[in-house]
Amino acid sequence: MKVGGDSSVKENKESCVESAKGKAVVVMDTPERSKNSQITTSVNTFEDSPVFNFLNNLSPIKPVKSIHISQTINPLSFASLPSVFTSPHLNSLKESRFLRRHQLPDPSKPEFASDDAHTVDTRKDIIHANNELDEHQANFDQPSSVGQVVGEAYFECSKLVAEFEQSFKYDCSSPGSSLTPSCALKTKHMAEYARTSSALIPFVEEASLRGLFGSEVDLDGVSQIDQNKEATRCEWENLISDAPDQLIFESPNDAESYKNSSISNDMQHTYSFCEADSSEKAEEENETENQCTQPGEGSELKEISETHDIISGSSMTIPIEEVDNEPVSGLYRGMRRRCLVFEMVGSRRKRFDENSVSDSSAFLQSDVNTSTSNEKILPTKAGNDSSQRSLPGIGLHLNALTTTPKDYKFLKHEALGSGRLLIGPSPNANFQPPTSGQELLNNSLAVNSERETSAVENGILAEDACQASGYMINEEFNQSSPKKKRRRLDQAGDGEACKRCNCKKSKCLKLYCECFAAGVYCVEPCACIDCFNTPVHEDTVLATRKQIESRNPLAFAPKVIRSSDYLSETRQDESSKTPASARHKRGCNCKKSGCLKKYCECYQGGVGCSVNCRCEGCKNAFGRKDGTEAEFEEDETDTTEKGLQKLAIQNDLEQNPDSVLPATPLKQGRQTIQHLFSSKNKLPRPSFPSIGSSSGSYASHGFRKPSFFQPPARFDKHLETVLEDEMPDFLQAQSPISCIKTSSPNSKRVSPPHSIGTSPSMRSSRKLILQSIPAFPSLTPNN
DNA sequence: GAGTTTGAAACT
DNA sequence: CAGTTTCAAACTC
Repeated sequence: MKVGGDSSVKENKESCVESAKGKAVVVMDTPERSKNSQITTSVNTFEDSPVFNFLNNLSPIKPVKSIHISQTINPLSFASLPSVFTSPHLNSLKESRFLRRHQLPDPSKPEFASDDAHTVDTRKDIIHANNELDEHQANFDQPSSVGQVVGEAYFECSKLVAEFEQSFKYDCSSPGSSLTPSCALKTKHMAEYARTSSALIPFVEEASLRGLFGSEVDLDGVSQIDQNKEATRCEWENLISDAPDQLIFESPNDAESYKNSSISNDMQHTYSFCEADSSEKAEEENETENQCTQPGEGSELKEISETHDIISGSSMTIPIEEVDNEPVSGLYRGMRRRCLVFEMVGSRRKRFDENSVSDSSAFLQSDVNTSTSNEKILPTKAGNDSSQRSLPGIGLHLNALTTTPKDYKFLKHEALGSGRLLIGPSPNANFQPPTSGQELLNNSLAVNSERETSAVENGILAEDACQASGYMINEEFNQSSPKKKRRRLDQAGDGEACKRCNCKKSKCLKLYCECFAAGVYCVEPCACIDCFNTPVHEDTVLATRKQIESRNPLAFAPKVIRSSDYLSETRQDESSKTPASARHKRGCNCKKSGCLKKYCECYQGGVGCSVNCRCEGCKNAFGRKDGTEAEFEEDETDTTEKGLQKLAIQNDLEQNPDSVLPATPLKQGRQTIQHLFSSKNKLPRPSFPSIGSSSGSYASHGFRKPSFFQPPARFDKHLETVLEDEMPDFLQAQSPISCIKTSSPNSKRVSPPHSIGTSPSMRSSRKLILQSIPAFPSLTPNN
């Protein structure tokens, strides 16, 4: 008994400590606590008592606890708790706390599969532990402060647990309701605790408190509970508030998905605690592995939150788009490596970045122009993409992964010159002058995704994640011959993610250059001559980009626009169908290839030819211009830039005329283009596509479906860019809801993805980004 | 690896 | 807007 009890006690203690820590933050200053602190102080005197020693012996934690308790009790102590727990163990606990919470919330985990069960068990454990404690104390016959402390700790723990449990329940139900029940539970809990403790040890536990405070003890306990409740509530509210936001951003479908995911109450908790870096890392890693299919897990939530942040940022930033004018932003915009973009999203997650995040978001947006905004907007929709979910990690993830690793490599190889590495990774990086690619890299790496770095460091390149990874690897190996590399890469499916060029005359400053066109700096693998598409020549690159954009705002926009269906569905069908949803903005002009070779951009993009195409003898396997694949044409018209623009305009006018405009204030495009949206959307893309859109889309969409990708190597890129309905994106950007509506034709596509909820955070973020990317330029006139 | 084909991009 | 040129990828051998 004792042994078992001890173990249980330890666990409880740990949980208590953790919970206490968690609470500490929230509860800090309650007067009651101050009282407790006093008590605890007195208790501390007992530390030297044999009982205390015994307890200490029982579990290493105890010593800490004693401290902890005092601290816990004392509001101030709470704050200081962390410092107090010098022992690694404590630290671990501390860290684990977040993790645990994450985990707890995580429905996926078997442990918490059933919250109720878990809660019940927990309670039992707690009670049991308390009893055991009491017993121990009783045995010693010495009412020790320690015992009290322990008891309190347990008590708090139990409270916390109860709260947690309740909170979980509540999460499911409603916050408001939760309050009462939680109180009842707590009360109950306390009562039980009091009973056991008081009966056995008058002094110990509450008894001590009572002795000191008399009747107040109960009150205190209650108050504490209340406080706890409040704290919980606060978290809850926060969560809720966040959740709604997320939900809002996302399409209704997403919301549903979110609910589903959240159904496991844990999610919220997870969400709330997502902040913990370590936990995030772990989760992210898991996510990568697990991928999106999983119901929204903590990670997803995190991502969602991030997305949310991004979105919000985007919304904020959207107006900022003008910033594009800034050379820097523009440069980065164009120059960022695709993969990096995603990372940015990930980086945003980290609160560190928060500052940067907002900035970054704005930054990105600015850089990306509308694209960023679009991304943000898109996310709502994008998040929905089921497909993305399915691919969860792949899309953005891949990009990120690929980029990072590459970056590493690149760094090694090239000095700065090949800014590819870093250019774009993180918004922060963007802000920072790309001068030192390494720095950018570092930042990006650090900020971006721990996972990536971790993955890289660990050498873990998830296959899933990566096609890209394989891709990169291939690249590295293949460096000798760029062409071959390209091919391999393309074959891998990630053509764009890791583009390489072989430019000889264009200096990589024209759209001929794939890297430049993708908004990425040339990297080592490139065999280009006289390359100016490097961080070193940022100014030149930026200027060139602007020039090109001035000519054609959509020049850097994704060529292929994808419908949401595509994503979510996965049209498992075959590659042929999948493309249907997506279309090439301008359409191809093939005359000899029959649209059956990569010469054809449509084919390359894995999309069917559309009305916009002027191809001759179209035999596009993804859909012929003539409409062989019915899906296309309808969509096609829409998907085409013109069509998209029209749709967007119509939608905007109908639904959110106002929103649209504000949402996409773009620089050039806007000015030139009457319809700001389209232009904006398009404009931003340039950066996006390169950034992550492409990768993200891949992952989400096509990549998953091997069938698709197989045919067109670039397809990935296009997909990425295409992602979802362009129109909707724009609209969405302005207002999530509107977005959905606007996308109406594709609405179903959009909604399903709720990827955010279901898909891991990364995915969601990715999705969003991707979507945003796709946000087509379509609105803008073809120019 | 070299050469050809192809079609987009750029230019007029 | 159409025609031509330039360019680099895609493709073939």
